[in-house]
Amino acid sequence: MADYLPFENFLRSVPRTTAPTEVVRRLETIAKPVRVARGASVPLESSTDLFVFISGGATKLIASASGGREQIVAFHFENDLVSIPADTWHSYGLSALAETSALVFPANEFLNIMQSEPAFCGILLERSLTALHRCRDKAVGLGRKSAEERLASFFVGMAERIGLANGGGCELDLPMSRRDIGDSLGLTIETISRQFGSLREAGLIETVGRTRVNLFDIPQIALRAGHI
Amino acid sequence: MADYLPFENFLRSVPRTTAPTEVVRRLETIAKPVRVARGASVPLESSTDLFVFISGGATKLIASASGGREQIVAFHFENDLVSIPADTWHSYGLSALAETSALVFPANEFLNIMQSEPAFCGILLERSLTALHRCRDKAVGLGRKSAEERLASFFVGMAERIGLANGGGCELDLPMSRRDIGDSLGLTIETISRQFGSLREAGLIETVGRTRVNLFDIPQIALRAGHI
DNA sequence: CGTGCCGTTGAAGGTTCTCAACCGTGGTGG
DNA sequence: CCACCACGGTTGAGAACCTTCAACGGCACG
Repeated sequence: MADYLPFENFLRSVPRTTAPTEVVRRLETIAKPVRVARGASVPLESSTDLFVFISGGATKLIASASGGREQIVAFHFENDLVSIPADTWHSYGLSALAETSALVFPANEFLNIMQSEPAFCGILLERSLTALHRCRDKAVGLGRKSAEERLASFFVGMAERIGLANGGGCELDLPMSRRDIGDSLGLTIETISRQFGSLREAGLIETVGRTRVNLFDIPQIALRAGHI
Repeated sequence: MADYLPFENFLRSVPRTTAPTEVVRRLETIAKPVRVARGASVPLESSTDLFVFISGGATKLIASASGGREQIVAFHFENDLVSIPADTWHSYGLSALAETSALVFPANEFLNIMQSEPAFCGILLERSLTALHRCRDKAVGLGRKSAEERLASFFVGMAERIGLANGGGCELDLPMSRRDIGDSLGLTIETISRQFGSLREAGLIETVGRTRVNLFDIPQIALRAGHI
């Protein structure tokens, strides 16, 4: 995580366009930089909507239901922007999978400022829609797919986002534990482990240590993901 | 469905603010009005991203996975704006639950025009974020909740959106079939039926005919929904 | 080198699915 | 107006998939 200037990073990645210094200054005023250790939670005031820019590292967005059940709603990596609503039906939290640096914005002020620059607003919209479409695909998986299909989908998605292409395959260095994967796919850690084994036996993946996964044939894995 | 001027309706409901006539004219140019019978699908060109404004009626947004499995990703009612991505992992379709009139916009041009008015853009953003947060809550339900909790959540959500408050309870006139509810909650129609029965026996709901559901005690139902 | 957490593997149990038959409602045609 | 038909919904029994509970293994850290 070579990241010592989160706000610079934010400007480079989110607005992606030059803006009046006045707007930039106002954004900087409301940005609260935080640095979170692996396993710790990004400090959020849960009574108000927030935006969090992930400047470096990796995070999981967790929703808590009753009975201590946790569902990971999304993973977010470097340069992602996360929208976090105030608690309603479920309570949301953002946890670091690795040492993470981030900027926390109050949603109201953030949106007001961003809206004053049309280009900013458009980019924000684009990112929100991407998040929405990802969330829908996740919903399809959670609602209608078998354990094997869910894990295969997970691999394909992660390959797109944080994979290092390698011929027809891909090398993945997963920052999340098996439990996290389970909490994301709506499965238990044991089921995840068994499906890892099943894909390994099928010769589609190889695991090295706890974090490294080599995907040998992404099209073949996508075939097992139950996509159209 | 008292709706004979979809575009007027759109202007009243989405931008919610006066705009230069030039912008309005450009929007009208790209809006394709459609009228869809109950059970039919809104005609979409699946090769490009779209926005659909529901001027009147009720719809389900369906995602198809392999093997003919369908997951309803969201229900949309009067004055809702739906974002529909081009087919990627899953193929999306929008079906009418009742006679529906709608406006179909190509996403690219729609976003370009909307971005030229900061106020429009802000409202669009707000709606996208609402959709995202709803989708996340749905994901929690699909990933981590029992059949009873899912149906209770469904009732609470529908009560908020299309219910007629009635003392501590609410009258619901559901436009969707048991199959639709099942496809939305990731359950089979038989399980839905059994959970209806279970809530009925518990004295929390009453069903009249096929579509009317009376919720007697929403707080009590919310308690069974597994919310925090 | 020891310890603790994470991951793996096995067996038993539960919730939901599948398959099947039945019922009731609403709509249609005689 | 009534009878019939078709569809949507209900109910029951058995099977499947995943979970739960439990024990073991192994890598990474102190």
